[in-house]
Amino acid sequence: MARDTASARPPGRPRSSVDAEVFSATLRTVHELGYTRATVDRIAAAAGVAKTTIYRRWPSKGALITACLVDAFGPIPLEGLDRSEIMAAAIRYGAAKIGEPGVGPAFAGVFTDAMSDPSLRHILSTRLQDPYRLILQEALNEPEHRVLFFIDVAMGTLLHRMGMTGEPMAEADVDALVEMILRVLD
Amino acid sequence: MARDTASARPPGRPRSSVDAEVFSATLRTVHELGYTRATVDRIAAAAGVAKTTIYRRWPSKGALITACLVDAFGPIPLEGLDRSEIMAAAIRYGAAKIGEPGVGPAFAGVFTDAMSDPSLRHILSTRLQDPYRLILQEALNEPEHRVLFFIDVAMGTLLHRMGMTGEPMAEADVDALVEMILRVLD
DNA sequence: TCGGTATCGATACCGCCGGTATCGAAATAT
DNA sequence: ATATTTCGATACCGGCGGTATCGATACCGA
Repeated sequence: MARDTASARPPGRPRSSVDAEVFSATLRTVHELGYTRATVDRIAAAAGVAKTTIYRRWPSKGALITACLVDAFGPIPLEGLDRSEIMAAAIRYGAAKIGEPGVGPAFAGVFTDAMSDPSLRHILSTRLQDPYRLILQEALNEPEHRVLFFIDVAMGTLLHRMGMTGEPMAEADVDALVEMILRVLD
Repeated sequence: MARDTASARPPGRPRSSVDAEVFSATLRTVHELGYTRATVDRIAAAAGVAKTTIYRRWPSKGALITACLVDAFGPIPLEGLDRSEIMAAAIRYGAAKIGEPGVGPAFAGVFTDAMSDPSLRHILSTRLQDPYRLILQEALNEPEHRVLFFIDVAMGTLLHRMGMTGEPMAEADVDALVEMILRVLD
């Protein structure tokens, strides 16, 4: 048979498993200092890792933050829910994640960079948004453009509130957001 | 009577009226290069002005961009409209402004900086958001927290779309946004 | 046991950016 | 003419994203 080139471990010293440490240090640093002052040097120091190690794994600060967000959000638990419950759970899940320390500023920061950096925008769109878009398309049996609209409304609203007030949206307003979107969904 | 200290012209060389030139150059530069690469040096050069002149009038890059946005948005025309029309006109006005060259990236950029800079957040909230909030509170006869919620939804959605796609929201989706909010308003 | 290979931390470096300081020239009021 | 203030120009500082280099280290295969 042909050799299994994909699973063959490459030669040389293997990478140490510090991704989780780096992600944790990234959110911690962004939470404490904000996106701009969370420099790669500081993140590396907080993770107990050299800056070169970070740049060996992620091509830019924006890509690092995006990967960190993908790791932070993770999969949505949506088992055994009907249409309305799925939508409501997804929105509340997003609200809770954005409220976690550092996630909001990290999101907004990578967002700004993406607005004038097509390559970063591509990473952000495909790595972070698309997985949720596809899951919701399937779970809700809705066309792509409608799911994209719902994501814009939910995430945009939550991020705008955090940008203006510096704090995550209060529960009562999240309830209103859920109710508003559910009224359009059905 | 007490002298009119406010209207008395101060001594010395008066300021040259270059604010409009600076604002125009700011949006032009942000549109061409994005928020991060739109440096104060480049903006000053594009406006035909020295960098020191800019820092004499605005305390930071974020404050400059915010002032530029306040100037770009300006007053909403809302005369002779009923409740639903006022809300719809305000949303479409925001969508149109965010679609103008440079406005979207400038907004997102100052947004990111504001998320971890309380003083800039205060400027952004009071100078840009509050005027519209007050006008809408009066025109719609709605409490503050509801108007703030509507602003979060409308502006957040429009900005999120632009951040993910790099382009302003299409007209059909703006229609859907208006319809969704109107359904909650009444 | 011994090369080959790739990652590791440490360090130095580059270009650029936000912001400040300084200076002589120019513009106003008195 | 003098006082006052802004103007453009220039130089400067600290810090940041990103790159290059280097010896040390960890794994693999022979």
